[in-house]
Amino acid sequence: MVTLEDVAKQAGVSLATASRVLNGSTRQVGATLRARVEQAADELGYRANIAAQTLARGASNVIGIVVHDLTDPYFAALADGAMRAAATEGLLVMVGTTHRDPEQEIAYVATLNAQRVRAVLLVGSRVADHAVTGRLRDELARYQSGGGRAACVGQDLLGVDTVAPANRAGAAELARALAGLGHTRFAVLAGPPHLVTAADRCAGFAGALEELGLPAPHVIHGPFDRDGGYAAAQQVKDATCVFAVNDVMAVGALAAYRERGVRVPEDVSVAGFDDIVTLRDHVPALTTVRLPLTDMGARALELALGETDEVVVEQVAGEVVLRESVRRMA
Amino acid sequence: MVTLEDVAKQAGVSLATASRVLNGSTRQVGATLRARVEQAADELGYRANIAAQTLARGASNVIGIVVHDLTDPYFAALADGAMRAAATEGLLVMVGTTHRDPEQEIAYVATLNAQRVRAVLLVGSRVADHAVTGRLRDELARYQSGGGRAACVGQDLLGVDTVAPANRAGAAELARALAGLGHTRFAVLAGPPHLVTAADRCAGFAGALEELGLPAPHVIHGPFDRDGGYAAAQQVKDATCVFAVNDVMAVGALAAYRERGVRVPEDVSVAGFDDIVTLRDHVPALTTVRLPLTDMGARALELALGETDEVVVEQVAGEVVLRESVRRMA
DNA sequence: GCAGACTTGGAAACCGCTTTCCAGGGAGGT
DNA sequence: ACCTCCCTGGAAAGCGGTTTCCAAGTCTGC
Repeated sequence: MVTLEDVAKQAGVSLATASRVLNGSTRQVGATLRARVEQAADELGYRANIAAQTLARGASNVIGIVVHDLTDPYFAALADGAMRAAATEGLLVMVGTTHRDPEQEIAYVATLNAQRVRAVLLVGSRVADHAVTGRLRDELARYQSGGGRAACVGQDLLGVDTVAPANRAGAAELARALAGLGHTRFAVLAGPPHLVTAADRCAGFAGALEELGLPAPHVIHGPFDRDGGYAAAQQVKDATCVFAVNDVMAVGALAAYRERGVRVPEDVSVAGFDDIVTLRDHVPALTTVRLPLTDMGARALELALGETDEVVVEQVAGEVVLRESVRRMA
Repeated sequence: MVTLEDVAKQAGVSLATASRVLNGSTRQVGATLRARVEQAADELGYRANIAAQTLARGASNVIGIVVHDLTDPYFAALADGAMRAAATEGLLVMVGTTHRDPEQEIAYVATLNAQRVRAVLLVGSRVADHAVTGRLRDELARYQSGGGRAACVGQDLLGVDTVAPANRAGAAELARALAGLGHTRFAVLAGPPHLVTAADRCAGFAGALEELGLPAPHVIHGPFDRDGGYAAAQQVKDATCVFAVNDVMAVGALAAYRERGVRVPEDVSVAGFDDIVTLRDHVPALTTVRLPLTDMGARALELALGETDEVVVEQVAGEVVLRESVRRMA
């Protein structure tokens, strides 16, 4: 490997001068030497050793993003937003996927801390497990006490800057919209009870129904993914409208209905949550609550990088989007 | 930040001993001292500085993956496969997205080289630009000459280990299958001419038709994404079967037809390529050529990490999957 | 023409950790 | 009891940069 010393030697200058020329410094270097160094670096094919730079500078230009599952378009969109924002800041991105294992999440924070990354983004729902959340908080606190910055997309449970989708409010608004179409008997494909995002959406939905004086929905728990929606839909009985707490579950539910010959929306209405872009061509088009995922990811990075020391929590409103997967009741 | 020296001091041992205890060494440390060090590290909340480790060890435990677009499920699946494989090896992953800019790709290789990552994975189609490919090769060669390992998913154009989907063969087989259903007038939504993947699929398809003695397809170029498929589909005239060179384009085409009231497959048959998992619930179900994307990603990482110095090129066969988006001609 | 303010280049300390090389001590063999 | 040999712990030399501190040279203004 070519080192800076090789370059300096070849250019006939000191290490210091070579460093100043090549790796951005406030100090000026004369045109002659500057040219000599640049030419030497070019001839030798010099690439700075970032590990060494990080060590010497005490700060890296890498950020870490931790998501549950990259193949889930929800996380892909969020991660993409954050990565675009990172790119404009000249930051590199390390991505970790936990596959929904909270222990993995904690482990990643520790690892990213060890990497001395500039910022850590925790993307995805918190879990309702006090112990595990506590340990994650501890790990984050340790990271932050060493100068690290952190932000979260999800719930404000970690004591760090947070971009919090208005899950309750969005679901409530969706419930009112669906009730406004004349539906009265609802089912909720509620996902796992311990996932705060799922629980919030379920609660917001049920709460709004109660306020409207409508019967409580039939709540069915299950995994938070496509297959979870598929399975849960099988258990729905006697509802005219089914709310899946996220879009991919809704797609699973639609698949289940299609297979059973149940027509959507004629026989049953289905709604989701998130408004996943890659699902926009789904048939029937999915009624959902739109979240600006890309922006949220970018915003989370901004918050993490922000100078302010106080913890910022930003609510992000969802927008109900009625599409053909729901129908107006006669 | 707590350093190893702090830990050593607190434990009353030397730096060397602390290092041996905490950061995996071949050397044994006595039980007493070991316990003292571990306790000190725990009390202080020590996290090794990986930049320093990387520098001292001369090798990092990070790999880099460069993809075009993470929100495209094709890349997400590939990246996911690679990341799972990396996780089992205890490697961290840096992900870069080029948004289809070849210059970005080159820049990433340079950056990842600077990071001294263990391996670089270049995921995605090569471009038919000799100059740009040459510069990428140079950059890769420089990286490899410094001990870096690299692999590519796509075409064997870079002189590194490659996982090469059998685009031509797969498209040809698809063409034969569709011809077998009685189709004779074809259109190809061919993507951009300079994208080798797109061009290969198009050529394979057209070649098979020619061998069968069928008329050449109507080839329409355009972007390689959903909107490209949507736009290209508008220009198709007088074909009973449309082959979009990837699934997301096919979905765009389906959307275009749906809007125009053209029924698929009754009025026109549509096929794609890749068999994107998240599209499995699409209506109508998409006829396509299945590629084992997750495995391919994992395999690419294996190849990159493999000890062998000779360049390995692995062909991956695609499997034609006929689904409801195509029909048999009367 | 000269003091003082700037500018530019270099020497060397330092960032935090790994690892080689030594030294001391205990175990085993005779 | 004595001598290897092996094992364990510590000192110190890097790893490849950055940056502080000096020294020398260049300008400027009077």
